[in-house]
Amino acid sequence: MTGTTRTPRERYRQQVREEVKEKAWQQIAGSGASALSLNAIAKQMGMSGPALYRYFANRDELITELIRDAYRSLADAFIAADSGGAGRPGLAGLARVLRGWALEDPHRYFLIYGTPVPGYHAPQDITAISTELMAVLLETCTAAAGPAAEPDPFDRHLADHREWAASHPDAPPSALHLALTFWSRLHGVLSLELAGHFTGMGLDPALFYEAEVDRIMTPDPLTAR
Amino acid sequence: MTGTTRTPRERYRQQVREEVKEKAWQQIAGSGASALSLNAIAKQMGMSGPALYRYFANRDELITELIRDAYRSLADAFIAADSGGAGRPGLAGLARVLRGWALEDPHRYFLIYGTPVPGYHAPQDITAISTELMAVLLETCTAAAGPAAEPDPFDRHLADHREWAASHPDAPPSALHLALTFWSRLHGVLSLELAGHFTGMGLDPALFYEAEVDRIMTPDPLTAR
DNA sequence: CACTCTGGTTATAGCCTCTAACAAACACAA
DNA sequence: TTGTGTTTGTTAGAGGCTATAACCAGAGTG
Repeated sequence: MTGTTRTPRERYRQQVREEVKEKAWQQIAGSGASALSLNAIAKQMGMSGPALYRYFANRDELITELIRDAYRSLADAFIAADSGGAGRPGLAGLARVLRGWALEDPHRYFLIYGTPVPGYHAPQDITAISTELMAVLLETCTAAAGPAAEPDPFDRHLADHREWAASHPDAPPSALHLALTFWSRLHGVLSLELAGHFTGMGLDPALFYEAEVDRIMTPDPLTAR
Repeated sequence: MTGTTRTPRERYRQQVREEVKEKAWQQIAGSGASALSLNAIAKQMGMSGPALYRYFANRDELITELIRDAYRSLADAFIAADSGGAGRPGLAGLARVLRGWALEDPHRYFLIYGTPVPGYHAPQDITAISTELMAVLLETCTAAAGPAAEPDPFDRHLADHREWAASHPDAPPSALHLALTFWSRLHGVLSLELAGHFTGMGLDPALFYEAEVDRIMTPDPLTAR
């Protein structure tokens, strides 16, 4: 509807770019992003080396594009869950979406949340997607966070440091805190799981993930320890 | 005392290996592990390319060595904290040690906990170090975990899946759960912080870290939400 | 002293990224 | 239809990397 390519040349160009990215994802799945080779992709597509530089200025541009697509895909998954027919998903729903998305393609997850490349700075339009993502999370968190109990010290810090939550100027600090907690705790479990740090330990990461989700939403009543 | 090199040849060999690793760390700090170049290191040391292959069979062996050293260093930090003169450090102490160690050299942290290299499997002696680490954590967690409250579902799972906690056969499931929680939650915050995902958000990662530490040790009483 | 083992050297193969120079094909207007 | 500029492909090549091979000098050792 929007970006429908005008000229057939543009059209073809887009097709090739897409095919390149497709092969790129395959390569990444096989040998990781650092081993991605424009040359190999070109050969795979039956064209010779430098041809690809007509489509991507350099390796970095391709990778940036992949990162953008990855972010976009995650954001879309969140948005779809949020505005899907079946009522609001709630934090548990978002958590499920997040894990599903991550397991679907771990390398894609690490492209976003893995080891940063020194010197790399995401272009502005990518960070925009990530704030889009955060907006959905904040929306859900303001709905989930009950009317303020007495704020803990970090809540008080957040009350004064909420630039990142500009999309929800009325969300209480406890909601911001909840969003950060959701993000960091689930990332903690997921990234350890996907990196294989649980393999051989004999525990079921899915259950651990669920346990964390439960405790994000309803912190233990004082019974425990 | 132990590994004191016998022959002066061995001695020299070790010196060179150490110098190589040193330059390697510098390179990693500058351009990340994936950009590490044996060639460049060799030149930096005034010798020509292939010479280094007398000391390391290949790039992978060097990196493995760096990973080993990284693990060793973290484990030693934990052990030192645990058996240091000033009484047991407790979970908060370990958390402080962990963060200090991570900030000291983020690339070293990511060498252990960052994006995994597809196909790479850590040799057995490295995983041994990581269980050493886990042992210190478990020790502290059994001391910290109060006598069992009623176990949550994941506790029950852990009761049957505790191979990884072989060092502490008598630790209650709640202690194992606590250890996992410590590990994954703090990794969550740290890895987001070190990867720069908090930059520009305007919040203080150190405070968030502290907040998480607090909630690991004393989950919110039912007041909150 | 001779002999071996070690640590260095150059040469080379085979990857890679990326630039330059050139050729064919296409789009389109006169 | 013919001419012209743009796009997309080609090969050649510079310069980087890993890694192997072949060779040579010096250190230890019988």
